[in-house]
Amino acid sequence: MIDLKALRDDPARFRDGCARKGVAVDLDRVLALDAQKRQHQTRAQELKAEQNRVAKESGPQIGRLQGQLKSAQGPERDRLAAEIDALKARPAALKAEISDLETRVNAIEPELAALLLTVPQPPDQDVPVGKGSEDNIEIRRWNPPGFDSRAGFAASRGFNPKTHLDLVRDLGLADFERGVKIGGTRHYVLTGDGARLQHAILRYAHDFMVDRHGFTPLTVPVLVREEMMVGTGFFPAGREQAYHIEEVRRGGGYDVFLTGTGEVSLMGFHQDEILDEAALPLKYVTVSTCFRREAGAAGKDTAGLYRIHQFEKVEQVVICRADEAESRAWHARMIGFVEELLQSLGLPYRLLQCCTGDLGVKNADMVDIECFMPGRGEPGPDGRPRGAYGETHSASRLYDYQCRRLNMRYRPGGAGGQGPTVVCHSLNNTVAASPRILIPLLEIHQNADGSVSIPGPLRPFMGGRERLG
RNA sequence: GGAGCGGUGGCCGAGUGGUUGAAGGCGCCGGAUUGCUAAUCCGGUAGGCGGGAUAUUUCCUGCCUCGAGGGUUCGAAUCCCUCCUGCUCCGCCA
Repeated sequence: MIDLKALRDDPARFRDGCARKGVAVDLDRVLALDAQKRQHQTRAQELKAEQNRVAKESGPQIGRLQGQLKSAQGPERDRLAAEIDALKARPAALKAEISDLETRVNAIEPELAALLLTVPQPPDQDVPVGKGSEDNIEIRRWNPPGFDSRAGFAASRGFNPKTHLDLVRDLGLADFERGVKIGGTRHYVLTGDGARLQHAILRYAHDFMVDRHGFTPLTVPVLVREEMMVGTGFFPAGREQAYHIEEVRRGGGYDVFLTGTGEVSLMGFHQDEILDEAALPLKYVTVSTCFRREAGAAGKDTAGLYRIHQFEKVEQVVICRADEAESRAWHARMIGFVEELLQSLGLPYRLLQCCTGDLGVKNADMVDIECFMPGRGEPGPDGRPRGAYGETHSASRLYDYQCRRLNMRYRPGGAGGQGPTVVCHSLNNTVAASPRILIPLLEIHQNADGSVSIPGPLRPFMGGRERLG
């Protein structure tokens, strides 16, 4: 959520942000509602102050007179009762007008709040303007020694690659038919070494963040309340992407939603808290099951392990002080962690600077990381896939947009320090998402004999084996 | 699922209708004292939202908030209702 005061001070900045993100939000309506609300609120407050003043005077008097009333008799008693009634009537006269104004404020509030949630965070000025993913800009790419993603797999390795679908079938690593039988479309079952390989990559990625980079591991709920989805910025925009468990319809107190990323619970962990500045930055990592409806993606990436409804993901978040330079530095660092991880696994990748149209409402900046997948992409003249990069990671920089929604603040000047609280900054990035990451892992490390070499870092989690098949 | 007890400021914890937005403690900040440190003493220290002044530093002022929302009342942290939530016991169970 944006800062309403910032919008009042500089509407042009937010209009420009909407334009660059290609989002249509009626900011004039927001400003108008805000102005009306404050006008009514101010008036109501003035009257309320008057009422309080009157009540403060008459309250103790009433108490005193009522005490006298108990022991009074005859005409004295009547006189006291009348005096009490007169005192009681004074603040009551203001009540109707106040309540009328409050009704008006209450009528404005829901629309204002709902609208405010849809106002996007303006993209940073150094984010290239564009409409969608087609306008994203490659920052750099990395290849392991002896591999050239531009030339392609065959040129680099001397044989034609199988796709991950072939490898998975030939090595018995996944069962799609039965997955669909059990869970429906876009479901799968990892079998045998496939299941084991997934555990290996998740465990490696998790330990990598904890042991090498000092992140605190958390296990988190994947079934969360709506407030968490709103607070983290996934709702209302992404409501259609989340599975919705309608507990209220069954007599429960509230509905819950399945999270599409561990980010939701990692960020929600400190919702409504005033954090100790000395504890910042908070660095959390989790491995969680992620659920996505993939609404609107019908017919897209229907085959294989690329786009499915349920997967496992190691996710990293950082919550830091409200400082742009610090935010930017963490963003770079969090991307660096992933580069280090991918390089240790020998997976070619590239970094993409996402353009303004691809950021989503909550991000000021986003960098995607794509791994090279030899079995992906349009077929070449020989009918085989040319190989293509596919998104495996996404690193977001949100400033205070998410933490404002979550009401996560800290007090500058240390614990118990003076001065106003400040909304924290937050960032997040994938560490590894599986089974999607298995696609490049299998395809890149396949051998001419149909086997797949296991990268060194994963071997401890695979019983020490060096290859599959 | 049944029964009971709770939810108060950064933290702990008093408070059952009228100067209580809230005792006390911890923590923290400022000051005093102490030849360092510890200890001691004094003072300060909730958040949100408005309005005004002003050197973008800061000051003044009002309203709201004692889990959330509604109600009773002239007046609610305190009484009533609903919901959320924590703990304990029983039942069931991975």
